[in-house]
Amino acid sequence: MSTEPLPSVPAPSDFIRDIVAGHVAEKRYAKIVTRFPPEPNGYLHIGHAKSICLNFGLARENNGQCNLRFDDTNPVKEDLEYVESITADVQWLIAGWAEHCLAFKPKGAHPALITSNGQPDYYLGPVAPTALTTEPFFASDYFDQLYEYALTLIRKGQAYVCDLTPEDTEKYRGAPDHPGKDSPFRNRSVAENLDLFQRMKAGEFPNGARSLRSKIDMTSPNMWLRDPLLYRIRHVPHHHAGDKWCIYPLYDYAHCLSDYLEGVTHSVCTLEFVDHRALYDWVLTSLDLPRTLPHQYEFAKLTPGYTLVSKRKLLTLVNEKVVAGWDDPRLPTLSGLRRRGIPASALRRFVTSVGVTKFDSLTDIAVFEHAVRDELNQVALRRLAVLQPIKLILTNLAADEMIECDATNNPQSETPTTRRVALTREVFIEADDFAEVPPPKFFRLKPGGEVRLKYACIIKCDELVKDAAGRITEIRCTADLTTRAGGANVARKVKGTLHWVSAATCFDAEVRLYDRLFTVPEPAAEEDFLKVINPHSLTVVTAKLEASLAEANASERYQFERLGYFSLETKTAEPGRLIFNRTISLKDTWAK
RNA sequence: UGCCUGAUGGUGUAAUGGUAGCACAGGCGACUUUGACUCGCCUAGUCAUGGUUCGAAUCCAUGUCGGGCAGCCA
Repeated sequence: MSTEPLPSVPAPSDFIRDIVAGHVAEKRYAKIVTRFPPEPNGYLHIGHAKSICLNFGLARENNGQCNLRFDDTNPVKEDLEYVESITADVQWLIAGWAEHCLAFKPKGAHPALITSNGQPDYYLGPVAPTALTTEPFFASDYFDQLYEYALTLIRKGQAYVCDLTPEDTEKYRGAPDHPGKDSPFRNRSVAENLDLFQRMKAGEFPNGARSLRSKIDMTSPNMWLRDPLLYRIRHVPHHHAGDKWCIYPLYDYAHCLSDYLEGVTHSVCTLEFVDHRALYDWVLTSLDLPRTLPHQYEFAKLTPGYTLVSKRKLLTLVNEKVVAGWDDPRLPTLSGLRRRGIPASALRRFVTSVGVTKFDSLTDIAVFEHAVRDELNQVALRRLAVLQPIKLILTNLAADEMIECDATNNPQSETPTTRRVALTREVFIEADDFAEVPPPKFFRLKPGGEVRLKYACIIKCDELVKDAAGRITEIRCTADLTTRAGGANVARKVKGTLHWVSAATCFDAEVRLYDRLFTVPEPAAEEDFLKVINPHSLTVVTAKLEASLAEANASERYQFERLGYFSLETKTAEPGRLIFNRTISLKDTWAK
């Protein structure tokens, strides 16, 4: 498949790239290191694509690296299924573009204790490029080091074991508009804290009985500085770390340190973490770490119209069987988009085109559709297919006559190639392309009218054959063979050109037509998003396809002329029975 | 009555004290053996009020409106 989009895309520019460029100019870091840190508790979606392209783009444009790291600190919500799908989706999205920046680590590797700037320091060190013996990074691989760091914090008097119940912890925290108050356990001795924390780790206490808390400021106007929890007790096995642990670190504690361990320089996340940045910095600076610290930068996440980007809501759609699974082609999941036939390059172009800012916006889905059409227009093979067939007889052709016509495979190609399509007495055209009583400016086929059958010749509609109910069963026309390519009257112009297939050589195949899943631009703002589902998001038809499509292959993209872009469905197709998914329709300015 | 953060055409995004530009969408037209593509033209914007300045989208003040923050989720 194609890799780089044909026209060279100008290097994107945004406030984060500007910050990094400044750091590069002043040589602040030896190498720019970013990371994409999903929690393996759901499938990646189009919103993640923006983050992936930003993080990998930063690495790519600065000869740096980007780590795929699973933020797997909450085993009760996570699953191996998700680490596998996420890994595959990331690799698909960056293939041919930034795969050389994707850093994996040797399988099973953990950070080792080394000496940095004369101080003991855990550091994962330079990572190997992707190979058979490598794997993504996992925050859970740092649990030992994180535990050691927690001990350090306790010894420095900056963390304590708290016996408050979850409910009381919440009460003591106060609210945004009034301060919290100190936990009665806040001033335990270092020795007692050390003892209790070690016993937490040893499994002596039940879930929720105690927690390890940072000692910051219960009156801070920033809620995240009111002694946030560092560790909680969870007697559950972990999908990656096994059953070694019954205490698990929380995001704010694990994330900054994971960044540090991996040598991340720029930790880019979305706007809801702005308030957490103070905590990110507090953990890192409290530990007196010897190496350069990572910094967090925030941008607005992507919210495309007419769809949903929330793992929780997407999960609901899957569980409620509104869609057929995480990779349903109607979903904005990366696996759904891929199955639908969206090229990764189009996705990259789209997320790049919307920019990176700190403004919460609703992105017009038309921008996405434009990127997809633009990309597909370059690469798609043109084919003839009829979705809603109606029979048309060329009365001046003999029943066994077969006229070979040259059809262009891709007019966008610099050196277009052709294939043969057969014109026969009996053909199918699109039912929409004929109107007995045409609306104004209708330049398709009508009684007495003329159109060109693409790649063939001009035909004239002579008469209609109807059934008892008055429905048209057959359109009878005369073909003017002198208007064929090479004929005396090729140059003759008619207003309309139709796609068609020969009834003698075409074959039937299932075609799945997808439309937007929701009827409103912002389903997430709805009280109940299940009530604004588009009932027509999937239409299945049996189409008539030109013979050459029998050799269609899954890596190719097709344009069924005048209809849209299609690709082969691989997941649910049975051998010998082709199914096509419509990726997207062609733009239609003839709005009825 | 807290803290953080933001506001530029319909949508998204540039302009970093010096001509408000680009893309998408929309409209009109040209071209067309895809009502696609391509091309041309057009519509339409600096949240408000003050201030600083020769000059403000940009700096300052105040206000308005929006988003986020009270998980032992990330």
